[in-house]
Amino acid sequence: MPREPSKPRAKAPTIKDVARLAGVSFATVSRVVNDSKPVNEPTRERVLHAIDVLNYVPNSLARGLQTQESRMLGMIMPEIGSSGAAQILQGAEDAARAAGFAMMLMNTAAAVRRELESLSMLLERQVDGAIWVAARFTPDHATWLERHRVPIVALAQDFHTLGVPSVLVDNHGAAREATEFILGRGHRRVAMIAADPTDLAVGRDRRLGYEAALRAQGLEVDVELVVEADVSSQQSGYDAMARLDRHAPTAVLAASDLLAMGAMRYQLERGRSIPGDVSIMGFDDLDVASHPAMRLTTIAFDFVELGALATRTLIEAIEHPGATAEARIVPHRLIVRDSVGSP
Amino acid sequence: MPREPSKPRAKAPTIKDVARLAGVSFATVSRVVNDSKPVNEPTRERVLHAIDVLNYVPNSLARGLQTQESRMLGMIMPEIGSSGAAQILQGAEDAARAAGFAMMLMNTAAAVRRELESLSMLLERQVDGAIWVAARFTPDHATWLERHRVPIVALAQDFHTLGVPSVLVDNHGAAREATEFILGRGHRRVAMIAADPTDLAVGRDRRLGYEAALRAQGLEVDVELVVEADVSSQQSGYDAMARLDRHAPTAVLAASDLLAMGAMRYQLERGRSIPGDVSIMGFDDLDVASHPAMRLTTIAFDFVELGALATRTLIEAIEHPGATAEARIVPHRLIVRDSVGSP
DNA sequence: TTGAAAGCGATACCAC
DNA sequence: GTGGTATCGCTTTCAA
Repeated sequence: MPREPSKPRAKAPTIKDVARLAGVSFATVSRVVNDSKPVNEPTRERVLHAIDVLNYVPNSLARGLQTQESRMLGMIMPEIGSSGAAQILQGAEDAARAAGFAMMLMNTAAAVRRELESLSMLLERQVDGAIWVAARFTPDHATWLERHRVPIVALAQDFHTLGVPSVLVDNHGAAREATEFILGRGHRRVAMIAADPTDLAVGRDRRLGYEAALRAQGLEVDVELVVEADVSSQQSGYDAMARLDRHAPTAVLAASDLLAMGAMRYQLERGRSIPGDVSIMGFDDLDVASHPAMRLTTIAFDFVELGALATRTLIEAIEHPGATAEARIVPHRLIVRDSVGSP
Repeated sequence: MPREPSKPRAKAPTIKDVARLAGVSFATVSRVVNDSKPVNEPTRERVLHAIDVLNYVPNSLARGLQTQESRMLGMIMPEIGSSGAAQILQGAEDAARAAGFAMMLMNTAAAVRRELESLSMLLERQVDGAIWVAARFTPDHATWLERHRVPIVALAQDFHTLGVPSVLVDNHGAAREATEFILGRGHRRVAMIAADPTDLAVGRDRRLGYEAALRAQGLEVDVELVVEADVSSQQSGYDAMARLDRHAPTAVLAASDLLAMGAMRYQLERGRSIPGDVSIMGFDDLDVASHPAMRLTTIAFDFVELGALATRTLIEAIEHPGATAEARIVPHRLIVRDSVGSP
């Protein structure tokens, strides 16, 4: 049933068209559409019929203008190409839909400038609130938030002391547990491939958790055993492992599975076996981590739940503007596979 | 700078507030905001200043009501948890933003019912058009499209003969090339782990491409060498390989990298080597395909470009409602690694 | 139970 | 150049 390319898009029918066809006032149509006030059964039938005949779809923009709420939420992410991001999105969109909200997406490519720009685009479009997957918090952010008071929840970073409800995972605890697990296998020279420390969650907290675990065992933190890398690049993990190699760690904790994979590649290419010659552990539990050729021991986070909880938290914040901001933690899980052994 | 939780969200300033503060009519404010008509420099300054003082952000919903365009696009996807989906999204959102559009996302969990429901939600919110990542085309879809004439472009499926502009990859050609590559290594017993044939693109076309290549070499298509599986499940690939095993193919073409990984796992667990004992090839070029432990030979698609092209096509369709629908192909690439060898 | 009318925040046309 | 006003599609009093 090919559409006629010639026929231009017909103007969509409005509430008035429905009213005319049903022979009622358009206020009545509004009532049946929204179930807001009782309407006589015969009248309602006529209206419903007219709606069906005309394929009437209410204009929620016009409704929003009147009600001052758009039933739209915004999601601001520094990157959306990865599967972690995609899962957060999935959880968030699902929860939003369940509550009758639609989700607008903005990718900021991790640029502060674009982040604020996105926030403004969302504001222009009158979203009722936004989820903000932030890596950094700058004075510009503070100013913006101060000037435009929109309900916002932070995802993956803890800004609750700044008045921004936050949904996140316990990076410090997870890193500590990971390190303890490695130490428990008897390792003493445990290196870390860490992330950018200005990234408070993945960068700073995971590193601090690692250090805390070492100290708790009475071990010193050897700065030569900690190198920095780009969490979202496998190659960066490879390079980091290369730098670490001359210090001969018996185990390495990488701040992400991607980094761990890179490190693993470095070792495999040199004919070393894992965990025979060196143990490797990561974070994220990517799909591939379970592959028989990898069997990566790692920490799993429930990204879908993270997104869903962020949405629910945002909706609460929208509905209860007075509430004080708090931080909510989504639990993680240590997944034991075969990439960590004894030294 | 903590936000006061006590202070309720202040009503956002409107164009009238700006006009009052600047001492001009609100029509003039509209002119400076949109650069639509010349405005005296001193007046413009005053308006701009008032905008800044009040933190005025124009209400694009109200604007859309008047102009009959929302500058919002919709994206309907059967699933958004995978990295392929995420990349499509990234490309699409980027292109949309570049053209001044925002993107609304709806995940349908591959249910026709939710698909139509999503389409309606988008329509209610007055999107100017939508990208539809469809797996199936049912009579319900046809009816819907017929009743609600919104600009739509199909992604990943070819519906251009139905009047729906389509952006896709050449699945038939890709599968054919993949199969030819395998045959070129000397294989004669090439199995295929195919996808659901009602999925026209991934299911049907890839299988047909595989068969075409065999026939072109004068080989018969052995139905026992073709099994069906769920493209997005590694386990399903594992199970499919198990079923295939007793027919002892020397090579297997899987309809996705995920399936290929599952098949690989099956073989590795039995102590077989790849490509020593059996060759395996996939589609998608997932991140992991390049991992040293995998080195999967596969077909790569540019998902980001696919998303971007879909957006550009949609915007064209919005701007030129008369144009006839066509299909646009995003090229693929065969990536040779080490998982395919000689029998 | 139903209708008339005001108003949400903006654009655009018509005067001046 | 600038101001006044009708209008977009809808919700929501206020009367009837």
